[in-house]
Amino acid sequence: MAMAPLYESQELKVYNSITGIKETFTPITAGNIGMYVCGPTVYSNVHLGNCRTFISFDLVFRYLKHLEYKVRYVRNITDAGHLENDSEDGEDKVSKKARIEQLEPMEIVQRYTLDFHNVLAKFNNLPPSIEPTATGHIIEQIEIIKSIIDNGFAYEANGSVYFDVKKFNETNKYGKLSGRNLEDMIANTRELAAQSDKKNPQDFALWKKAEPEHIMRWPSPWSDGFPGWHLECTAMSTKYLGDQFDIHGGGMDLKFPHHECEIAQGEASCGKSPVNYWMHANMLTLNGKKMSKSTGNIISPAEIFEGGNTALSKSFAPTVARFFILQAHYRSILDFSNDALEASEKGFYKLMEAIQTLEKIAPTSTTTGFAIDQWKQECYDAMNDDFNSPILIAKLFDAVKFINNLKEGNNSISTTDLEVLKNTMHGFVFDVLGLVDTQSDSSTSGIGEKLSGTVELLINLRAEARANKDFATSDKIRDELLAMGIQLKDGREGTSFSIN
RNA sequence: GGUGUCGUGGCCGAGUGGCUAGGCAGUGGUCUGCAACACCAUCUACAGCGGUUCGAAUCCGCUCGACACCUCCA
Repeated sequence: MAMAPLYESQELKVYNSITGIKETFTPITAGNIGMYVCGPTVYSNVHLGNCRTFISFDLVFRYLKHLEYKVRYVRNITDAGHLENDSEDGEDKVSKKARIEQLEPMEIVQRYTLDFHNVLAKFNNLPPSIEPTATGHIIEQIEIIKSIIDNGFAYEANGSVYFDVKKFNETNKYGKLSGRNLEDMIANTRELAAQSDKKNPQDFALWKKAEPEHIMRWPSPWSDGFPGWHLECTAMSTKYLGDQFDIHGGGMDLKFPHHECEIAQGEASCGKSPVNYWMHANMLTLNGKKMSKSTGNIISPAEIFEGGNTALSKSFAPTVARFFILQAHYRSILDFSNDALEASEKGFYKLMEAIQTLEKIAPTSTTTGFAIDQWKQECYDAMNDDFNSPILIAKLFDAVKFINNLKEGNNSISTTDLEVLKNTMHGFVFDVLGLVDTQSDSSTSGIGEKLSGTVELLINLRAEARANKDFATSDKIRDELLAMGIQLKDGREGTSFSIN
């Protein structure tokens, strides 16, 4: 007899960017969810701002799975090399980087794809179900262009194909996601680029004819060239998730024009709006400004993990950076600073210590001085309210307080409640938030055991010294261990330690 | 210029028409040989000015400020 899936008992609300309100989430197919998130363009190392978006959607992915949905999570790799700007003679970013680094474009792609995977793995992001590449789906993109032309929403000019936004807007609404209307956009258009094959400046490329020096090129009915910037996501999302799917995510900066164009392409090719719920993760700022590759206002993950940036006083574990990010809501701008990260680090270790403490607690009573079931539901309520991880974390700290009180003997818990508390804490901290307890990891490894034994020995020596009132020796042991980052903790049941 | 978002206590950051968010830091206590840890208690708040309301930080208007998109960017 199978239990009912968890999602049946929880009502999930999701803020839908296209309607601007939180909506009750209902998947197209009960129990199944299709989610597409725009991945990176792999022409340079990811920075922390990029990571925030992917951590945000990793949280979504993890919570949906936790609710026992079957989720197909598709996240692309953009390896086709979009142009640097909207002018007609812009250089493709991947090719440019290849020229600078004197490598094949696909070597660039490979190098930075690996970097992307390595970094996200350090942040404990789950891999997506499918990670397709733009260059692996040229045929699909060409097919979509054909259907858009057949439906009268695109035109060919000099071997390139453009989406006819004005024509599209006569029957559909261009700008519904970003809250723009075409008339305003036309009225506010800056002066036209010198020469263009476009009928209107708002038109965007579906296919671009390659200049002779352009390395990345494919044959098509119109020219040897390469696909337009917005088309790959339409091709890959609909291929793996269908013409209509549940969730489409990405960074806020992709809302316009990228996602707007995806909607237009979807509607123009198959007559349906492709996405039910649009989700946009907000930006990570540094010094009050958006982290951005092009401006160089960046902190890299490596600088977090290993130090080396002047803005950082020390290095931080990846999971601490993840915790810092999850302490803000995904739709809020989050400002990065060393002070904020240090504050998060302390809170993080407090949380982890409480979880370790929880393992050692024995049920003390038949009653519990804490409303466990209510607390557990409040944790779910937080996540059900548009994935509100900061509130969830606040709730987890309520439990931390209770756990520490149990340790102090100031409160009691029953056997069944202890199980609920442990399972709920573990479920939310490790499965949903995806945090990693770095301390328990090291203590279970071989070197960890040896270190533990060594510290235990020192603890015993210190206990002897204290018994003999040889406080010079006992304090020396305590202070020098602390200087090495090992903190001794004198409790009512002897001394324990933690590694900072 | 157009569009939109935001402005919360020393810092970060939730939330919201009347009920303590939380973390970090601070203060007073308990514990300790002294500390640290932990626990208990506790102080700083909703940019400014008007309006609606029995009541607004929360709704409306204006002012100031910041940011984002309108070119590639998560």
